[in-house]
Amino acid sequence: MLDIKRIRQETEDVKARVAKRGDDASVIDEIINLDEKRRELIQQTEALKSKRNKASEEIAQKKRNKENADDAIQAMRDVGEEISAIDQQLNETEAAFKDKMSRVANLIHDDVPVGKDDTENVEVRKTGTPREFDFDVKAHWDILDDLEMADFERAARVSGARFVFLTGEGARLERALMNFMLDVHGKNGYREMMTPQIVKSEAMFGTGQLPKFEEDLFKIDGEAMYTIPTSEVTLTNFHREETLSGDALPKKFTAQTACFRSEAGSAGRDTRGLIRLHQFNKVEMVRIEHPDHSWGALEEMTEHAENILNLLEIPHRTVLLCTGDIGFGSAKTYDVEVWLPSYNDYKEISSISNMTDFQARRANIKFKQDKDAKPKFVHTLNGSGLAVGRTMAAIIENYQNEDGTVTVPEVLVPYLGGTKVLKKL
RNA sequence: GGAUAGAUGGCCGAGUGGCUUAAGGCGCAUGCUUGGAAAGCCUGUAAACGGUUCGCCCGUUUCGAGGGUUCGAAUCCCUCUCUAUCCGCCA
Repeated sequence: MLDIKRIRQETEDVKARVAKRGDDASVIDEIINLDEKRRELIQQTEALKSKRNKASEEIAQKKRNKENADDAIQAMRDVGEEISAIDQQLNETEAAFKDKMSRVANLIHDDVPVGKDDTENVEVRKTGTPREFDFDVKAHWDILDDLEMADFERAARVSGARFVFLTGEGARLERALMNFMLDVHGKNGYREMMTPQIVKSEAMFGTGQLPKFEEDLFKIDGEAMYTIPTSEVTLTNFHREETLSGDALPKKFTAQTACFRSEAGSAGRDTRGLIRLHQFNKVEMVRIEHPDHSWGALEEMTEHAENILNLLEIPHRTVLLCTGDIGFGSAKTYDVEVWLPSYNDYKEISSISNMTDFQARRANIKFKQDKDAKPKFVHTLNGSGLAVGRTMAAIIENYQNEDGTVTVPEVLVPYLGGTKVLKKL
């Protein structure tokens, strides 16, 4: 949610930033109009209410003195009706205003490059060199199948397309990765959390999935509840409706949860393997920051995400998303992309965003710098650290051997009980 | 799922239609007192929205949420949510 005061005062700048994303800026004019109407109605109804309050006091006074107040009561009857008529108009105007407001994306930061889609993202760093294979590389889904580490066919029978059973060494590797990632983030000061994976619609509104992106979510039938598409939702909403003390900031959280995505509109893309599923595990990082420190925090979090791939020794690069590819609630986003030999390309494995005060306004998360300070909205940031399934795919493809086995990255060996090579058991 | 009791300011807690601009207490802050402190006393103590000659000013709203009755609702009525306890079920 944007700040209406900023829309009023810097209308042209706001419109320019909306247009830069490729969104229709005329919605800002509609918002301004609704805001003016709304304020006019507020003034009308408040003037009448003020009058009513004064009259009520006089009526009370007369009653106490046992005087007749019938005339005053009669006079107020019409005022009451007038108030409810204006209030009804006001409610309608305010509902329209809020609906429009809640569908405007966050204002992009000046650093964000202008571009139409992901082909115009800007590479900022590249780490490691893709390995030269002297044999034919296999895609991770073939290796998973050969080593009996995953079963897509049976998953399709049980749950449908885009689900997977991880089996044997596959399940163990997934668990090892989650533990490894949580341990690394824990050492970096992120508090480990286990969160709900089903939430109320208010929480989804708070982080910006609702009302605009309902089709991307799975909804619980008959309930106003949804499965989370990322633990960003639960971790960010953890402090919803709260005013934190300034010295409690920053709050740093990490959690592993399942993530559920309907993947509406992605038919035909990444149809094989672990890349695009309806359900996958992800380790997430979320930070609640003082507004003065959020940009530095974004850089730090991006390094924390990259750090996992550095430790796993997998080639990767970091790109700055352009205006055409950046998410709804974000002001600036880095994607970390991992090298996948089967794609012969880098593939997104983490997305790290500074949402500025956009989610804080929706979820009403504030802080007070000190006791007497006025409450202000915090900044929220989130980033994957990392998508576990995609990390497994990257390990399997980058560490595959000619004999069909997979070497375990050194840092993971302790997490796999000493197993150094994954093979068919 | 069933039954009962609740939901009031940072916290505790009073309040069954106008004398509550929410009593009282705790906590917190300023000051007085003191060599300093404790105790005591004084004063103050929310948020959102709107207006604004922008002043520490004015107005409106907020007693779980939403409707309703009324000239007027923390208070009466309806619906819902949540919490606690007990029963049932269950990992």
